[in-house]
Parts: sequence; C-alpha cells; structure tokens
Amino acid sequence: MRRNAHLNLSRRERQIMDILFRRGRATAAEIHAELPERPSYSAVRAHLRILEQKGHARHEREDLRYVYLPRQRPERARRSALRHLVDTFFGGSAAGAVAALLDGESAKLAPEELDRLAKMIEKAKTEGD
Amino acid sequence: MRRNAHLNLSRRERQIMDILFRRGRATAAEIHAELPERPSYSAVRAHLRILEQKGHARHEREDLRYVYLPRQRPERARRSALRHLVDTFFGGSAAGAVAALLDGESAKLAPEELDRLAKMIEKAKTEGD
DNA sequence: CGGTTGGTGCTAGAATTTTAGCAGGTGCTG
DNA sequence: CAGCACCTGCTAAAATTCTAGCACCAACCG
Repeated sequence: MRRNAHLNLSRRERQIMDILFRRGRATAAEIHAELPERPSYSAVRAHLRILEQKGHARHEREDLRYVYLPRQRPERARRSALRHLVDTFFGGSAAGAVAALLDGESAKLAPEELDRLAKMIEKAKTEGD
Repeated sequence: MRRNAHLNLSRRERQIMDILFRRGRATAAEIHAELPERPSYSAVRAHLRILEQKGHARHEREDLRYVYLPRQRPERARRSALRHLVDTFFGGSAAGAVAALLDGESAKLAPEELDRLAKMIEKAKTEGD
C-alpha cells in the first residue's frame, strides 16, 4: 500500500475513513449519520464502494447488511498519522508533540496514566544507553 | 474561524497547507517543488490565491515576490491537529498518543528530551492534586 | 400473497476541484 | 531600448469528486 495513503483521499473519503478509524467498524447508516453536511445515504454508499475498490476499506456481512472496516491495521494507521503530524507540525520532533500533549490536556490525564508514562520514559532512558 | 478548518480543505489545498505549516513560510515556487504529482506552477498559484481568499493563508511581499504563510497561529494549528488525531486514532486518550510516540520513536529521543518530558510529567502530577 | 422496510449496485449528471495558458508587470542587462 | 527572466492575475475548461435516483433483492408482517 502506498505510503501515507491518507494524503490521496478526497475530502469525503477522508471524512469517511476518519469515522471508520474512530469507530473501528460502522455501517453505511452509521457513517451517514456522522458526516458533516450530510449527503444522501446512497452517496455515502457510493463512496464506500469506491473506498473498497481503492483498497482503503473492506466490508463484512452482518445481519443482512454490510459493516465496513478500514483495511489498514489500526496500529499502522496510527503510526502513519502520528508520523505525518509530527513532521508537519513539530518539525519531526516526537518530543515536541509529547510536550504539547502533556501541556494541553494535563487536566484530562489521570494519575495512573501519568505513572504509566513516567515508566515508559524510564524504560526509554535505559534502552537509550 | 470554523473549527477544524483543516477538514474543509480539498486534497491539493491540504497538501499545500501542510507544506506551509511545515516550513512556516514559502514561496509559490518552493511549494511547487514539494508537491506530489507536481502540477503546473500556475496551478499552484491559483490554489494559493484561493487559500488566501478562504482565509487559510496570507502573503507578504519579499524581494519582489510573494511569500505565503498560514494565517492560523502555529500553536493553534498544532493543537487542533493533535486534537483531531487523538480523537480519531486514540479514542480521545492523549495518554495513548503519548505512549505511541514514546514507543515508536524512542530511538530518536535524546536523553535530555526524555528528562524534559519526565519533568513535565512530574509537574502534571503535582498540578493534578 | 402484497405491501412495507431496509438493504445493495449502478449510473448519469451536477458541482467542485484542479489545471494550463495567456496577458501583463517589473527589474536587469547588453 | 530590446530581450530575458521571473513574477502576478485571471479565466476557461479538463478532470475529479460528489451526489441523487432508479432498479432490484430479501425479510418481515398483515
């Protein structure tokens, strides 16, 4: 699959893929309900068909209807998205992005999450030696 | 300005804005040189004009030619992009994104950066109390 | 059985995006 | 001044994206 497939999507396609990544799996109706400037239901289905054809999504049958899923593994998609974001907005510095995350949302981070992160940093330190 | 203006951009517009955010400022020629599936130079200029018109970019005169800049402050753009990425790929969990960053790019993090991050975490902990 | 509900595939055409080309301006240089 | 290099503005039209509508199928229900 092409690197940063993400960048080759049209606006609607991106919106739809974002929903798929967020939810993991979704029916055409669910996607339809979440799209901004909501198009017709069949327009959504047409997009899904095209996304399948391009290899970005696939579907499974479930209770007589289709459920769509991203083809790329979440792990991979996340990495790719992070990479692009770090390059675009943080000059390639992962540390910069981490700092922004810690700074911006500190209120939301539970103590145990902070501990977990602290441990990860410790581990990274020792590994770096 | 509309929230997540980012999402309302066409493919080319996005590619161009990404370049502007990455470089901070760029001439039409520089942007032209970086675009994938390189369009004509004047196509790029047309896009830049539209981006200005939509309020996403602006230009300054410099040595007889234009230099383009994003209108949104980098700080704001970063936050907005992070927010969207965290929501889309990490179920809204900033900690999850931080973990992925630490995990994926640990090789790239210099010890002093790790220290810096450790301090930020310490600070967040005490603030959270 | 016949109607209703809710799904799918396909296609034509509207709307938007994307593009190249042309016209014109400015500074430089021989 | 003429020619060149390099820039801008604009516009028509190609190309892609986006959309709604139609045809059809299966399950359910009276």
